[in-house]
Amino acid sequence: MVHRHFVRGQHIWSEDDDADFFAIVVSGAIKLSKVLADGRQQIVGLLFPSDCLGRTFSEKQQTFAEAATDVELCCFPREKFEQVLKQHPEVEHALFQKTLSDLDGARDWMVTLGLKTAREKLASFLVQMSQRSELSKCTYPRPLPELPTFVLPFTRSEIAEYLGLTIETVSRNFTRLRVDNVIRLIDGHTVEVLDPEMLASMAESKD
Amino acid sequence: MVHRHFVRGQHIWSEDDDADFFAIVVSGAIKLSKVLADGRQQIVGLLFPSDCLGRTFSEKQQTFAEAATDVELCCFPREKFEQVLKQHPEVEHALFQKTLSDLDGARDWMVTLGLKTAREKLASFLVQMSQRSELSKCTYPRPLPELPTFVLPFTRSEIAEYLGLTIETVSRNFTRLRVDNVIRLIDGHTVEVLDPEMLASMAESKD
DNA sequence: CGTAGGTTTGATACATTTCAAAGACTGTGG
DNA sequence: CCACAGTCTTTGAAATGTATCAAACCTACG
Repeated sequence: MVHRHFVRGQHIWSEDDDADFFAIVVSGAIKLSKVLADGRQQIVGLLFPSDCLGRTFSEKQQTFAEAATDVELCCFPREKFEQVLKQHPEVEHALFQKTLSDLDGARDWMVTLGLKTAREKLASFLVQMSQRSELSKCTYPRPLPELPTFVLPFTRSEIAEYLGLTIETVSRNFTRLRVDNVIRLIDGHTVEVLDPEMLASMAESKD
Repeated sequence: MVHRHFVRGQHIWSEDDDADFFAIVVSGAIKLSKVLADGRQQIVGLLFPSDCLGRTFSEKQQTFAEAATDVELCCFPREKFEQVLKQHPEVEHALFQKTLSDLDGARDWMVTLGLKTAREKLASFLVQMSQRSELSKCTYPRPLPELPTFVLPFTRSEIAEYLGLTIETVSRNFTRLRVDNVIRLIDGHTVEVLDPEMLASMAESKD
């Protein structure tokens, strides 16, 4: 078990690398993506601290993993980790449960990709990121007096790849949310949610 | 362990039912979908014979399951099945592997939903269905002399819900594939693939 | 034979993409 | 500390693909 660092933009592994480790994210954010032959790219998952990276019992990783920020990982050699899973079914059980919730997350995101408008997609993304950031703040689950504020560790281009949109459309919809006083951009990557209820309702409704 | 039948269109369970069984599909096809408050619906998975239905270790099912054709299931009471999993880690291991491949499938479909055009989406769907049907024919994996032919057990409306399109767009693209001599529609639901290579390339390329 | 559900086709509207350019931010070297 | 280059972001105008609205056409079934 060893700590490893990756800098922003660094490839952690590509689709057919046989990555020889399994890791837990300690800090930073990682993009999981798939690339089509003509270069179009879709981000299929985002990993944050406490998330797991790597496919056990398979040489191929199926996805391309890249550090979206500087990243710190806690890595286990894959074969060792698989032995642990075999010897401790309760660990494999826990990993199985985590995979099931990943599957739920993927299916929820399919809904967003398949039938939501650009504004709904961006709102859904911001809600998701806001929830993530609240979690990581380790406060009591009761609402704080302050408005939710968080840093997006992604460029407009990465957000676009996640939402299945172009960067222009993402930018235009940031502007719309801003002029409608739903969010405030402290800087391009720091978002303050002025109206959380409105944002949440925009994530699921066309009008 | 008991066999159960469902007729086409019958609800197997809805999102917050606490379904008390885990099942293996024996025959037929099942749609897993999610519904938004305003009625928009996205199909997030299709189940065919040998696929598993049901969420272990959770009361909630997270998705809405409906029989797309008449369906025959082999059902296990959920609690009994969970006991089996606890006592036989190798069974849970196998289920875990299946869940991992479901997750891969979901991520592949996210690519289709997120960045493909309508024609690419339909071509991807037909390729997927063609592969499924070849599998179920239990022939040697070598190509048969005949052209791949299969029955789509879905309406245009269901295909549209799966692809994140409208039924009109699905229909227009069926027509395009037909006039381009890539497929032949024997009847509205039986497809003969005249040019499998062209279909496969259309699934991943805009032109 | 007639009806109902599903499918195809057509015309128009609209959202998002594409193409293009201006503006802002970040980091580097003078 | 400022100037500059490079990258990222925003904004604008036009093009395009898909959705929407509407009607005709099948097909299966009673």
